Order: sequence, then C-alpha cells, then structure tokens
Amino acid sequence: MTETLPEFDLDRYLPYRLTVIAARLSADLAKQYKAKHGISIAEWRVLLNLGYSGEVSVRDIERRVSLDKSKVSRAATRLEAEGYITKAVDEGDRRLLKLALTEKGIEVLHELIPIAVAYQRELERTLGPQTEALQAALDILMDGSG
Amino acid sequence: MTETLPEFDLDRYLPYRLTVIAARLSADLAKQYKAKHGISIAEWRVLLNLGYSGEVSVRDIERRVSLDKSKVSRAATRLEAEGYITKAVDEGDRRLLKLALTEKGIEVLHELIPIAVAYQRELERTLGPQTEALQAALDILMDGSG
DNA sequence: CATATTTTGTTGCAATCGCAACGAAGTCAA
DNA sequence: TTGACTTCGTTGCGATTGCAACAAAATATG
Repeated sequence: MTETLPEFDLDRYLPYRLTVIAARLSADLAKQYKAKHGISIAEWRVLLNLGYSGEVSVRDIERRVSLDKSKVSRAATRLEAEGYITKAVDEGDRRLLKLALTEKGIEVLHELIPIAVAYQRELERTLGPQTEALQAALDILMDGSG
Repeated sequence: MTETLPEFDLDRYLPYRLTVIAARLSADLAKQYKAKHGISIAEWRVLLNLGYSGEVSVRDIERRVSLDKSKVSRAATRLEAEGYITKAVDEGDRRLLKLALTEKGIEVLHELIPIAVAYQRELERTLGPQTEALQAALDILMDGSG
C-alpha cells in the first residue's frame, strides 16, 4: 500500500517540524511561569509587548505578535482584572485603547523575564554555533510569507 | 518605565518566533487543503502517518506527531466517518486499535501530498542554502527537549 | 490463583479558540 | 454637512482544546 504513494519525507517537512517544536518549547516554558503566577501564553505575550513598547493598542499587539485581536482583547481584560495593566481610551483617537503596565505588572515582568532569558540561553547553549543559522533562516521565513 | 526592566530581545526569542512562524506556515497551508477537502490539520497528520507507517495505533501517532491522544482519537473518528480510514481491534493486544487507510484515504493522500510537496519546495527555494542549516538546527532542538 | 498496577483509547467538561457580527469612532468624498 | 466606508475593540457562538476520569485489557506482584 505504502509504495503506491508519492514520495514524501515527513521528518523534514517544515510546517510539521516547526509546529511540533514550537509547541514543545512553548508548553515547556509555560509550565514554568504558569506555576509561578497564573499567566497564560497570550497574557505573557501581551505583558512583554507592553514592557518593551510602552503604551500600545490592541491593534499594535495583534500586528506585532500575530495574535487574534479577540485573543488580545480577552487577555487584556484578564490582565486588567488581575491588576497587571490599565486600559484607557486614547483621547487623540477614541477608538484606540491605551494599554499600560501597572506597578504590579512591572513587578511580575521582573520575575518572569529572567525565566525567559534563562530558557533562551539554554536553547542557545544547546544549539551552539547553529544559533545564528537558525535565526537567519527564521528571518527569511518571517519575511517570505508575510 | 521601560528602562527599569531587564534586557530582553523579543525579536530573537526562539519560543516566540518559532510559534509565530509555525502557525503562519500551517495556516497558510491548511487553507489550501481545507479548501479542497474538509481536512483539518490533525486529520491531515493522521492520514500522513498512516500513509507512511502502515498500520499504527493511536498511541503510535500520539508519540510520533506530538498530538494529544484525545486529539488523535477524535480525528480518527472523523476520518472513519468520512470513509478515509478503518479502525480494527488488534487481536494480539486488544487494547490497541489498528488504524489503516481505505482506498478513499489513499486517493485523498494522492491529492494532498503534491500540495504539501509543492509548499515544501517553495519554502526550500525561499531558504536556498539556508535550508540545511535550518533542518540541522531543528534536529538539535528535537533531541534537546524530548 | 487473586488482585494491584499500568497501558490504551474514549469521553465529559470547562476553558479557549478563531471567526463573524456588531457598535462606536474616525475618514473620505461630494 | 450628510452619508458611505474603514478601523478598532468587544462579544456571541459553535468548534476545538487539553486535562482528567473512566472502562477494558494487559501485565506485574504476591
């Protein structure tokens, strides 16, 4: 039966490989900071963006992080409820929402970022000299299909 | 505010980058074969595994494809309902389910595989000589955190 | 042998997802 | 200005998700 099918090498098939590896890394890492605080991946991405982009809107995050706007919106609602961020209407353009970190949000980032940094270092150590090649390839893929 | 946070480069952060790119590639591709047939990503992975591994159990697929067993189970149920695969109890170990492609399943693979192959070729063309480096890096990551 | 423990696949359930629809606000053109 | 169109964030909804609980079967332990 198998021999009637076209040749196909699943083990080198990039959409599949990337999905498997990405899911594994994210889950791996999520365990670490989910255990410390109740932060989900989406919430973590939003916090991170606020931390390094200053005040941003839902739309900004959606674009930057490839997260559906409803996902960003709901993550932001949860983060606000927990006191990590504030929401405020942008007076310049009242459709926009200005999201900003609270003190508590900054504190939690101070705890979570080192975890992320350590994980990244670990990956880079594992990859060794291949790290740069990987990043370069990802650069190409990021441009290629955007 | 930003300057009080530890340094962190989101744009080179691998768990994040890999997730974004993997999701983009998969969605991109899923559109193509979802349009042709009603096949989801999970179903597609199961079909592919059956095509190239002969008879396998739910557990085999779970291990090989990093898909939760409930996801595999439900995908298999749908595939059986649509006539793409058969389920049969393994008489050697009656806990195991032997999944196998039907003629119709083989046919659909004949249509879908060329789409996947073309997409992979396109990616490899875009990556050019970086393709090998990327695959090598993924090999390392696959081992590293398993 | 009996009976605990492990493995396999399914299912119940609450949480989450992405998409589409929507109201509010802004922009554009006549 | 008015009215059509676009943009932004929220929400409703059905589908999907992952986890835990479960029954059936196999295996290990006594």
